[in-house]
Amino acid sequence: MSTLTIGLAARAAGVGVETIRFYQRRGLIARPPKPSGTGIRRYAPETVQRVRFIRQAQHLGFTLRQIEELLSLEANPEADCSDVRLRALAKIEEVDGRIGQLAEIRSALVRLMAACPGSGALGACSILGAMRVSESSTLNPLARGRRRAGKRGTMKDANFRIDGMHCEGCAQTIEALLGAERGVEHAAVSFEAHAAQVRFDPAVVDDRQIVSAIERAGYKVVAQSR
Amino acid sequence: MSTLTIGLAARAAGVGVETIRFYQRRGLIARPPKPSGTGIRRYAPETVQRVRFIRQAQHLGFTLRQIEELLSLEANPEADCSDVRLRALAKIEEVDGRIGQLAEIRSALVRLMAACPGSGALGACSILGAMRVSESSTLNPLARGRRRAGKRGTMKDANFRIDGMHCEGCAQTIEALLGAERGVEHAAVSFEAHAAQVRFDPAVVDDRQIVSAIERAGYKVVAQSR
DNA sequence: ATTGACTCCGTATCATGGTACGTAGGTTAA
DNA sequence: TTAACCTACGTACCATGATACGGAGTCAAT
Repeated sequence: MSTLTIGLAARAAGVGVETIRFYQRRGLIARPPKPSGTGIRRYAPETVQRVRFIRQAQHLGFTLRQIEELLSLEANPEADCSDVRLRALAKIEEVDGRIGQLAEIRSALVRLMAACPGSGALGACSILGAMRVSESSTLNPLARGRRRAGKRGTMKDANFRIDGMHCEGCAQTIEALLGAERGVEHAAVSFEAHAAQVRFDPAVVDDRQIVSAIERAGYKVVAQSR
Repeated sequence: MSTLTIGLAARAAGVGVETIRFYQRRGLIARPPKPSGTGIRRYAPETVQRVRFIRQAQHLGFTLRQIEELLSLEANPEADCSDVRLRALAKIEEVDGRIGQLAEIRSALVRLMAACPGSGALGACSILGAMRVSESSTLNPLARGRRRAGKRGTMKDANFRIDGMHCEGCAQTIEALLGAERGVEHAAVSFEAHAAQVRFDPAVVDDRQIVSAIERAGYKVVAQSR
């Protein structure tokens, strides 16, 4: 017969017995009947499909609550493919939001690492320093203490074409890195243009050092001009 | 005197009283003494700094457990700035990993949405279909049922330069989208090259439709060649 | 002296997705 | 028949970062 005990069903679906029970308690899968007098439930093969469905949907980032909705959509003869599409779209937006948050965190961390001396006393560590903020946070240690640029007129401008930027966050990262370089007065990095505009004091820093600062961060300078 | 009750300290740090107590239980902040016979604890202003430090570190993605480590580093006279750097680097890698996972989820969802008819019966919905996988998952509904290309020799190749790709995931997304277009035999999208190579049947689909498929997904075709 | 605001402390609760344990009963092969 | 293994079910527990509750004590002002 093709009905399964819970242990067999669990093995077939690639989950633990407890997981199936948990899904039953959550109402994600039905509790099948115990045939005639016996105390042991018999699971139809569709249950295995259902569990697999749940797992797949989880891989796509849906929560169990949302999967419950998807499953009831599936069972609803009135439901339309656009209902599913809508949920997928919402999930994409949710994922985008979370990626955006993480990108912000990432770029703040990179900015702090760039400003960190890398060794020596903790009192000077810009990473800890940023967390020690006294009042409202800027989380940007570069904003202050960098008014030591250089006499106007001796400045040089250069444009660097950069490959390897993934998103706006990468551009911000590089901008902060360059801004923290000695001798750099101003840096503007455009993700759209795949390029950086840098104004620096050639007496303090040269193009090669700027290129190397960019490449140290994992990006590639493919051209330079102006 | 500049010692605070828990309520004042909490207000100064911008958190709830319960949060301070919670941090005490977790050992993140010390339980200050109750002065001489009284039953009410007095908090030094440093406590407020410490709570703020914890919140800042949380904004940077550190867990309370990790913040505990950072705080004990801070208190350790042997500790070096490089210890902090190391932790920041590890956190960046952790964040990158999570972003990577989310990018995969995102690109799978986009791929499914692209293949979805968008309306009509649920049985035909590729999104639900992908979750209904019977055996080991590929999560790629495009892989099957697309061997209906066209007689060799009538095919045309074209190269599209694309702006707006954020990362490798974007490239995969576009590749899948194009592969799902009627008349497209093969599509290879390079994130590095900011370009797509497409082989298609000009009797079934034309360049404009391909451009429009790319732009529907939110990318910009800036040039076309070959 | 009493009211009201605050504090102390332990414990419970929330969401998330399970895992683990204990007790009781069912099934199967030696 | 009896050991060994399965099943059913309820409940407790894991991490995570808080928040909430309840009873008792403290403190200043009225």
